[in-house]
Amino acid sequence: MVRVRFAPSPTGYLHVGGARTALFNWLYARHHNGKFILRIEDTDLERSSEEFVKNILEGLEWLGLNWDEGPYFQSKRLERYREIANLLLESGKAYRCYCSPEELERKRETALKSGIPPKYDRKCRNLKEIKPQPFAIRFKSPLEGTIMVKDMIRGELIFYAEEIEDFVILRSNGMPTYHLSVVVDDIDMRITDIIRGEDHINNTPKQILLYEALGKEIPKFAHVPLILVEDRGRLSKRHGATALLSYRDEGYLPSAMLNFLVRLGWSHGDQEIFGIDELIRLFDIKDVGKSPSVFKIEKLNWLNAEYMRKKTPEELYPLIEGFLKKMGINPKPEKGYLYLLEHVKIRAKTLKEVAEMSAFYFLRELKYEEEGSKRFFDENGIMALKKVSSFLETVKNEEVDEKTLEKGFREIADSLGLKLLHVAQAVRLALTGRTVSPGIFDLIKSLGVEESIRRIKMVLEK
RNA sequence: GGUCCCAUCGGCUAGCCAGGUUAGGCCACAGGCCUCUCAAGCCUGAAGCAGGGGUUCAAAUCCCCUUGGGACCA
Repeated sequence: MVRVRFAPSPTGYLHVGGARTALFNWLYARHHNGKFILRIEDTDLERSSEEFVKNILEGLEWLGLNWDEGPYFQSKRLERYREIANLLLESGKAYRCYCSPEELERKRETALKSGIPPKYDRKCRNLKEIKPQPFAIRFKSPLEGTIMVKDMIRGELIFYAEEIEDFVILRSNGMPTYHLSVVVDDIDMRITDIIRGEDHINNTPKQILLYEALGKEIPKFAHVPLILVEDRGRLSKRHGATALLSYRDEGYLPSAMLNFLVRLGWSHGDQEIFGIDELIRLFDIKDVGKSPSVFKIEKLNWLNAEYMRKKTPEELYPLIEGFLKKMGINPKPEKGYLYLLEHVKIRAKTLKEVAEMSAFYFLRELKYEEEGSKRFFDENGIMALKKVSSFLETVKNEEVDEKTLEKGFREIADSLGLKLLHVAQAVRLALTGRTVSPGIFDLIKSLGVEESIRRIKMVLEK
């Protein structure tokens, strides 16, 4: 049974890189009919916070990455880590180190100055006596030999034991280091496959040594490349736009985000659009690339637009309701509005844009674009509006169809010696306040003839 | 400083493992068609194997070096 985990530290908002790692784990679990486990690595009590935990859970829920177990919290398992550290100590696989942080720091600096890699000198490794001083527990790394990491993405990676220092597993304050807690947890939680960011590659040999020392089976590893921001720098909290939920707030659909994230590093031939069931079926960790990818918003925009277009107005309405409300509008899913959505959705990239582009529907009074007003509410435009208004009166009680409207509009334009453009733009501006909108006849059908006349008259009465 | 990872259009990538392709797709970009505006849609275009050595009849593909980017160790 495949068991994978996503194990974020709640020291920041869930960003797109973390979300993608979670997605790969989740897909791997679902593909293999395994379990996806959520673990919160909050041993750094200083920097961890409840707010970030909530943010992570919310982000995963938004994407629909449901977990089968957890969330487990490392902060609740400290005793367990101490127990294992002591076990290693008693079995002679680890030892007490009495070196003070100051002493170590001094040595490190000297080493750096003379160009030697700063590594613990194993001073306490062979100490026999037990001193009554505070001590850290260090792992007794082998002095020679190689450690092979079998990586499902990168193949076999060889590390030399002599380059691995006797790393601390339990600090003198009783807190475990990352290496210890992660290995203990992965063993206890029976994790079979570890899929994580490539920033952990160098940690892996140390963890393998711990598995061996504890006599446990080594899981399979897969290190996925990092996601970079535009300038090819690292994705971090400093880049505001990397917080996953900011994309929800900007009006992106989780399905589009998922599709976007999975294609950052993973591919399946030339296919671009993947439904979630399809992903579960097709996903193979071996198809994940080795090189880091740059996060560019344009493709996400395109995907989001694609996914929005596929939605019916009825499906779309509840998704944009919230955005309208934030704009101070009291929306209702009226038939006319749903009709409008059908035509607005192909013009927008995000739900938020749909809301902004369709908000005019619910407004009683409009603000008219300045430039457009100057150009289209001129003498000709006002005449056209008058004629359109009277024309609409004649079709008021009829079932309006596009052909009738178009015929009427063209006749008006001809009679005034204007281009249809001028008439249409004047009407568009009167109905929406904007010079850019869905087709003019669709606007009339959406608002209804009566409301259209009212809006035109509001301009004429000014 | 040491160790490790990575390298195909501006971005995401297919092709690489099993050497022979006019190096393909998508986004973005440019031009055109459509057209009441803006989109969408359709057509066309520009654009890439980081560099250098090998191996080979033949290298994006295999090997080595350089360069560049990134990560970790604190």
